[in-house]
Amino acid sequence: MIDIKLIREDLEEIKNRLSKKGVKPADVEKVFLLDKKYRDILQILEGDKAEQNRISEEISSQKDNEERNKKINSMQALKSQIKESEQKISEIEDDLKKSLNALPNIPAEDALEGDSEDDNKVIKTFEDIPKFDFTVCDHMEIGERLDLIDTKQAALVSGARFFYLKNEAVLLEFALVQFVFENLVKKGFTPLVPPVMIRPEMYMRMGRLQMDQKEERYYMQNDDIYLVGSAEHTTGPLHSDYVFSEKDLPKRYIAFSTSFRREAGTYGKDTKGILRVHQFDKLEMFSFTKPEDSKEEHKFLLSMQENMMQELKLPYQVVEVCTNDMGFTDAKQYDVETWIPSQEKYRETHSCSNTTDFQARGINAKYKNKETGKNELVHMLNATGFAISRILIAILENNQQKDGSVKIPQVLQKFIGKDLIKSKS
RNA sequence: GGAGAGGUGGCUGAGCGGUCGAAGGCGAUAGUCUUGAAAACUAUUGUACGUUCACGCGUACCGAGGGUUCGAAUCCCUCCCUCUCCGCCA
Repeated sequence: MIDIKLIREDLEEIKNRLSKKGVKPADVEKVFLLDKKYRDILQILEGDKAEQNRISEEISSQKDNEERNKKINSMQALKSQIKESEQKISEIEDDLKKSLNALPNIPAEDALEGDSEDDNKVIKTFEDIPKFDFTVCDHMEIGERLDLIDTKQAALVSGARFFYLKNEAVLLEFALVQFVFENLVKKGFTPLVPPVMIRPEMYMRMGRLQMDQKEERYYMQNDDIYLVGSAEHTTGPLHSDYVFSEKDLPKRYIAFSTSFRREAGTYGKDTKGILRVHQFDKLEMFSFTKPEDSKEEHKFLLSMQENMMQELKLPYQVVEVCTNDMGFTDAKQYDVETWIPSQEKYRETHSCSNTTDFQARGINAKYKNKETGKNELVHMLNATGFAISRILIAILENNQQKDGSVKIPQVLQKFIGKDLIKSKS
């Protein structure tokens, strides 16, 4: 949730900045007007309540019965007046909350401006695109040939966009998990396995149920609970209604969980293989920082992503995501895209987001500022470690050999005990 | 799933219709004392919102949301959570 005070203080500025994220000025204006109305009524209501409290106190000390009853009777009018104001204010408050909640995070001053994906900017490229002196196979051809991935049976069992991982693919998954934990725990990240289900209220507070995001979530009606789309969603609330000590910041987590996505509205898109699936495992970095440190932290998380990609020797590029293509909660976002030989394209495999105080305000995550003595909102950042299914695609395709085998990245070999995935027959 | 007991400030724990934002204790912070420390003593010690140039003032918060009442931490209803026993289960 964005800070209502910003809208109150400089409506035009916020209108302008949010428009870069595709927000209509009228939607911001609406919040402004509702807030004004809300405060007007609040003042009347609180005045009446103060009066009520005063008279109530008088009643309690009034010994004379007649006087007492007279006072009690005189309260009736005030009482109904208060009730009326309360009704009015709760309606406005609901409306205000809803309208404010629907606004995405304000893009950072230095965020790249743009209207769509096409305006995203490649800011770095690493490692040459591999050259093959044979016809490359896509990950499904490789996966089926080496008995690593089965989507056909998964479709019968669970439906489209599900998969079985088998044999070395499974070992690769756990090698990747080991690899990430080994690297990041050394750097001070706290390992975490969070819940994969989340209550609607907390999901809303994380800014992950707003607008069209809701369509992307699996919801279990019987239990009024959602399946998470990322470990991020339940890692943030680990510190909801929490006050950090300044010395504990930055607090960094490396979380592992399964992610669930409905992929609504993507029919016909990436239908082959395991690029776009309903269920996949993912490692996710998450940081809580002091406000003044979040920019640096954002770069740090990106550098962690790059480090690990470089260790796997996968060709990638870093993209700065433009304002209108950013996530709802993001003030600034980078994506890491990995080269997919069969598509002759870089495809998004990671994202790295600074949500500033947007999510922190929602879940009420603060820290004690020693200088001011006040509790102030922290900044929260999230970044993909590896989205396993997608990085598996990249490994299988980029490391494929002429003889049909696949080379296991060197840093993962020790976890699997071999360097090559060969045909079983 | 069945039966019962509970949720109060950083923690512990009283309060069970008005004088309660809430006793007492612990902890924390500052000061006195001390060569220093401990002990002792003294003081301070929640959050949010509104309002004010500011000192301040007001409102709300005792798991959450409703209700009764002139007045609710206290009474009633719904929900959430924790604990104990039984059942089930990895």
